[in-house]
Amino acid sequence: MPELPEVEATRLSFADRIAGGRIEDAWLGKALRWPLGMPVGQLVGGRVLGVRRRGKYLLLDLDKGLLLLHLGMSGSLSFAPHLPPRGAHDHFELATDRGILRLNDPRRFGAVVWTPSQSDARARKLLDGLGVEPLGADFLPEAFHAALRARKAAIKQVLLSGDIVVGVGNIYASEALFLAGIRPTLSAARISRPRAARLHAAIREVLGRALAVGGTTLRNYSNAVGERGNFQFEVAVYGRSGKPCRVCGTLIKTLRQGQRATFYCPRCQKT
DNA sequence: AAAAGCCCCTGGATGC
DNA sequence: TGCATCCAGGGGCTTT
Repeated sequence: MPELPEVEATRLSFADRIAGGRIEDAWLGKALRWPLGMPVGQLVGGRVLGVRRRGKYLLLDLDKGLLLLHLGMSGSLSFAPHLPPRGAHDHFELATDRGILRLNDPRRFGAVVWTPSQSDARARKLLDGLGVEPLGADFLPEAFHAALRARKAAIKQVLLSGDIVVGVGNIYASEALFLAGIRPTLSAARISRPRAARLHAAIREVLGRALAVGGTTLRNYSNAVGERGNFQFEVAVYGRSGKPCRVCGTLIKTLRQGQRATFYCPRCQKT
């Protein structure tokens, strides 16, 4: 479900409010992707210093340790002074004196992991291999082009892999490639310097725009205070199979790459 | 080293 | 209405 814009929109919606909060209660329900790594009760008494993001991970800095949160395909957070009674798909809760943080995740591909610090082996295993932040200052066209040249796989899958640039999931990979006019099946290594620069700009544009409108809400996504995104009204190709391209009118096509659907315009994305 | 598949899990949409 | 099948915003792990 959530890609970078949704995760960042979620972070922005509660980071300032929870910061400084003292943990009064902590609860873990059904198992998520991995075990927490400590008895959940030991979180009580600690403090939440702040919330950062790395790729699609949320990093809750505690006075003692670090809590890594991942929303997987279907996860979302809620944060409020009071929340309705827990439902079947609520799996984690952190009650602080600033409010209650709750993770809802029907498919349970998400995760909550505690580590003593970001340099701990468990944290490093999850974070170290990640590519650069697409909206950060070190995402640069030249280095991006150089990294693409080393990869022969299809550009769509290279984007999705997250090891060159993070945060681009299935929606925004298709959208960025459309904006850049690049066929999703093209080998990354065969993308010219100017086209790589165009793709670089497209990734920033589409993620930046999606974040600005609160992300994409296909089904249930909303940020931690219940606000839905609006980027679904602006998608050019994702989920628009068989509909006319907004630029040229050609019918949008779907194909399957590595178990995931890819959408593109055969005319705007010729090669 | 990179690439390709597999799989975790639940719910909604579609088809018979 | 009931049941089977397919599909879904991710990504770590194993195998080629």
